[in-house]
Amino acid sequence: MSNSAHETGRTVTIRDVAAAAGVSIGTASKALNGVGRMREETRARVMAAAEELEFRPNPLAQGLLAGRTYTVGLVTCDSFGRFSIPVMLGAEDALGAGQVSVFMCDTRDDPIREHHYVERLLARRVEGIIVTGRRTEPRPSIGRDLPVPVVYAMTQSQDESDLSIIPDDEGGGALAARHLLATGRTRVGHVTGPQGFQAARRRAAGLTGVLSEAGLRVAGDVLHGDWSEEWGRQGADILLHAAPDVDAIFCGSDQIARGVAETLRERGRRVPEDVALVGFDNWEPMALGCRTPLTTVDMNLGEIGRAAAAHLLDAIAGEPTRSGVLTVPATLVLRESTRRG
Amino acid sequence: MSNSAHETGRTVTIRDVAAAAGVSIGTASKALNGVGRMREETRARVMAAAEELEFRPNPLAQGLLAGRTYTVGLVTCDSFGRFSIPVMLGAEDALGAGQVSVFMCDTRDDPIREHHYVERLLARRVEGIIVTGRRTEPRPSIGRDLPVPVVYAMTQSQDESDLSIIPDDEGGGALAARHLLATGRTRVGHVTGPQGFQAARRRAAGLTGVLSEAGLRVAGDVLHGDWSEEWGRQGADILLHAAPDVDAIFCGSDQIARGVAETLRERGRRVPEDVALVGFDNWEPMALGCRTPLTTVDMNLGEIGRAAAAHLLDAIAGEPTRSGVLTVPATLVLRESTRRG
DNA sequence: ATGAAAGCGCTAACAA
DNA sequence: TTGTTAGCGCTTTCAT
Repeated sequence: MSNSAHETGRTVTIRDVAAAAGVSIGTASKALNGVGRMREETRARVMAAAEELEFRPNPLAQGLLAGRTYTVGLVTCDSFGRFSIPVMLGAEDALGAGQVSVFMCDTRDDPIREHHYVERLLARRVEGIIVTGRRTEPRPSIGRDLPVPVVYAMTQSQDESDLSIIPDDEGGGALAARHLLATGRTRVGHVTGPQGFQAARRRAAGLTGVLSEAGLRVAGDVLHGDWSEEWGRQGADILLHAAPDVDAIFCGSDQIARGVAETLRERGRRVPEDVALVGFDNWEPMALGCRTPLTTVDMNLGEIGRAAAAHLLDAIAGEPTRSGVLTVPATLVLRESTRRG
Repeated sequence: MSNSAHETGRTVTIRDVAAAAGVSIGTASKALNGVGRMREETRARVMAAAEELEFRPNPLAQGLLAGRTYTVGLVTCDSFGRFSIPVMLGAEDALGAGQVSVFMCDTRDDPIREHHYVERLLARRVEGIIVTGRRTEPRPSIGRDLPVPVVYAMTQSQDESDLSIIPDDEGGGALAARHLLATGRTRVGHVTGPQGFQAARRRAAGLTGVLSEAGLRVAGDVLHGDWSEEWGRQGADILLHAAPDVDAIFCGSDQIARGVAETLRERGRRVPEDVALVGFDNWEPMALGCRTPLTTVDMNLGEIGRAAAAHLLDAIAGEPTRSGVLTVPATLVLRESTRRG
């Protein structure tokens, strides 16, 4: 049925290839790696034998010799995955393009597990570690003076000497604000997540900054609550009470925006004609499913992951390691909910 | 600042430990692995030296010798992650509990990439591969006669000799149906995804099976459409037209259910008093955000992942490999939308 | 109880 | 141009 040594159970070594090609092991190695000089015919013969036998060089042996493993660890603290998955994909994208493979570890937010995993990764001689999370709040570093570089993505290390890459929440808020002003809105409300979240505070700051430059204030003040639809529904009612003439609402998340949209609808306010709506996250199932498809801020999570991976690769390659916090710009995704009224 | 050899850049080998403890390499190895006999004092001295130097045995060297790597590959075709992430977590859970680490690969649904990754994994001498996906439709096998066992999770191989583990969609549909009947509903409608999806067909089959046992038929027939909220809204209107007296609606997904809920609300039907609603997926942000929190079918994706990992570990351990399709039972998560009226 | 030596699969010097 | 050899870090006989 099939060829190859699989059936025998034995894995094919370079020794087998050399034997099949009638050359020495060293010659086979050179042929396969395209180094040194040799007759073209010999090289071809070795290659053919390798092909025939489905030879795959053992990376353990190669790594042992080279002192490298071409692997990195990816430690995630966001089992839920909504934020860290895109980050992981971006990272895997950037890493996988090279020959670097990624070990995945989920800590379930348990520091013990986390420590355990980091140890395991180091034991496996990963050449670097990416730590991802679901909030940007500073978290304890996974360790000082680790033998390999570490980059934090979509989370931030408390240790200033670590490198962290996070979304530009403030810029995202500003983006939303400018867009609303540009479409002629001037009475902009803001319903967002808990004040305890840096992300919520920064998005609000981005909004208020732009508004005050235009001589405006947030209509009905910034309303903090849960990151939930339910809060969006409540918050919208509070806002409509406090500022009945509101003509735009910027929400701290798409989920909140959906709740807001529902209340607006029930209170007879049309989106976007009467009230424009902007969400945050560009979480497509939410943003597209919203009765009026949501204009929303995209944090470019994939880009965060790619950037983290790129910095890690640089560090592994020996470039001077950056430290501190880097932000990745957000972008605005335009949909119906802010069409010019 | 810190101790350890990190600063020197050199990694600590067993040779260093042996030297520090004043014993030979062989003795150090035995001491560290707790094999052979030796004076307790000697063993202690070696352990202390290892501790002091932060010695971590090089798994490449160990693996090279043992012919094992204690790694498996996880190939996912669901970048989006909604389905395969829980599966991955379950798998990683079961694997990580041992000493097995997981290489993550995302194919972005590209067969070329997939092949490329499988090759890379095999080159790295993974001891097994798990393939996950976002639909249960049979897909091409990643290869016959691979040198390592393969398990498909949340996707199914076209090759009958492969082992695939998928959710019990039909059982899930039946579960929903029985629950609705048990709460006194008899005119049950069904709004679901495209007929082209096995999952949609099976869920419908589960429903109709139970209904016909009770001498009932699906109210207004099975309505197929997109897996979207928008379709849920439309479908509900169609259903209300075809069967105005409908008193329960089973939906093929939570997203569809949300759309249905919205239309019901607009048409003045209360959930659950007038119409009971059951979703599918237990996708919490959707199910909980729904105006009436959704009773829904949970496919136990984590369990699928765990089962896949467990079977893979068995196969790696040399147990006779099973083949064919295994299903993991679904469970019903009760919420407000089906409270007894 | 401990040490010496071989060898896992591979690469890179060095010999021939 | 090709072959031989040493050695990456570790475990495991087999001597001592």
